[in-house]
Amino acid sequence: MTEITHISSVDEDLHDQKIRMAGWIQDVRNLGGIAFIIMREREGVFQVTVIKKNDPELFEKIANVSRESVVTVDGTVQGNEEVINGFELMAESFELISEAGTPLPLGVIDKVGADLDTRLNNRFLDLRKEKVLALFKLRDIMERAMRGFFTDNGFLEVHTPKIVAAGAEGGATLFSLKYFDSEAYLAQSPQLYKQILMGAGFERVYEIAPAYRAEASDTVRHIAEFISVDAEMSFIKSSEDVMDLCERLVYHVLKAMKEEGSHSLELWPVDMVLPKLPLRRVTHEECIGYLGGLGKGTDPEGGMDTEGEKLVGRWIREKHGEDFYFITEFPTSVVGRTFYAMRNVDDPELTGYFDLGCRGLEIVSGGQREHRYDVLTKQMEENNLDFEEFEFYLKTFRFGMPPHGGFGLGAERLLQTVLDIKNIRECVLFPRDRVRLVP
RNA sequence: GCCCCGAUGGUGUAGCGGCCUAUCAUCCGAGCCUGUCGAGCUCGGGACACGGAUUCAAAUUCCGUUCGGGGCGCCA
Repeated sequence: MTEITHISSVDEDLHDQKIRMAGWIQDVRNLGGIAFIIMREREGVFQVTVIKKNDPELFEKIANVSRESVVTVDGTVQGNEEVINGFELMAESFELISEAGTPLPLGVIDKVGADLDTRLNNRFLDLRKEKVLALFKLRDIMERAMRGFFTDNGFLEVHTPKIVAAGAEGGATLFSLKYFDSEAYLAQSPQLYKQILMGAGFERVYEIAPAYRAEASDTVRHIAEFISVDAEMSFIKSSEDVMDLCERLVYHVLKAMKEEGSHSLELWPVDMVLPKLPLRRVTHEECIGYLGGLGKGTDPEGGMDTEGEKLVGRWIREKHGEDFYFITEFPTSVVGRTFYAMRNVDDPELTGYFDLGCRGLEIVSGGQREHRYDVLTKQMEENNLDFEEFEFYLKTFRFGMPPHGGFGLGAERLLQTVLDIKNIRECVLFPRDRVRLVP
């Protein structure tokens, strides 16, 4: 069988050579005596050219294949600076591998748009679009950069169970499922297991894995299944150590996307500016103070509502010209349900917990955890949590637990803000939300 | 879960109770065209979400259902 040549392998040495290329027929421009067939493969598009007078039969056949059919084409490479990629494949024969039906339920290169819902219903066709593929190439770069960063910083990649018996923050947001003869849940966070691993002495771990939230949150930034990038490390002095790690990770990822993904980024009209480190720290109190001055954006519990988060994002953008920022020192009243958060020794009304925001969207949340058994159990009591249910977790704290902290980062959220995408569902191949379970 | 908005060819849209056997684009089909690169030109094809109500007359008004969009609460 003849090797299939990809676009990137076609160099000057291959000019005037016979090769075989393969792909999807994206467009046929039949001018009568000559036809240009635009074909697409994983690396992009290339042009196949057929001239009628050279081979009328071949011309008729190939020029009439339906769009999006898969074909292989044998021909001679001809250098031509006016053609995309600087060459065209002068077809000598072709094979129709798989014919596409008509009409397509979703146009791949149509000049009209399609609703996101239509696109997701026909995702296999939507994913054929160069721009959509570029997004997932960028996502690949992002995740590889993360792994590289964690490895370089002494973190061990781990995998904690996604089928669990208890959640991290109460039962309201958990998906339940039958588990043999008992009930189980899909993990909404690896939180408790990451902490157990700190007790186990792993010191530094990270996990890139799905997290499941059954919250009925029907918004452009929520999905029921998302990829959570979690890190946890021991022997920290304060939440500041966690923020330091977090911002270096984000910087590293953006840098990698910019350097390795420049080609893909051309299809996304964003000017990606690398943030200056350290990122700006704004205390939660300062945010509330700012919003108080505006007279909006706060909730009765002393926290920020969605509008408030957006206003803070805009405030920082306008005042300092920065996209990324930390909101620090979340008050105990706001993170109250997060029983494992360490509270400020001097002011128990505050914690060291922080959020990393980008233009009003929460990307990360983290901080130093409570590692002292007596304090932890007291905080659990405040949340009316059943010790029995959490015994597997609590046990670790009775037999040697170092001070530790970490964060959880929403992978899709990061990609969403970086590329300035309206709906987070676009960042997932096959998103799951309140109503979507197919495809 | 709550609030607001919407549903017209495969796709995206225009549409004042009668001028609607419904607009435009894209797409599909037939034809012309030897350098296209959003190819061009000619001709043709295809739709009012579903159920009920009001009316002489409903794509258009009203009610219900289903589906979709935006926002909120909550969060990554």
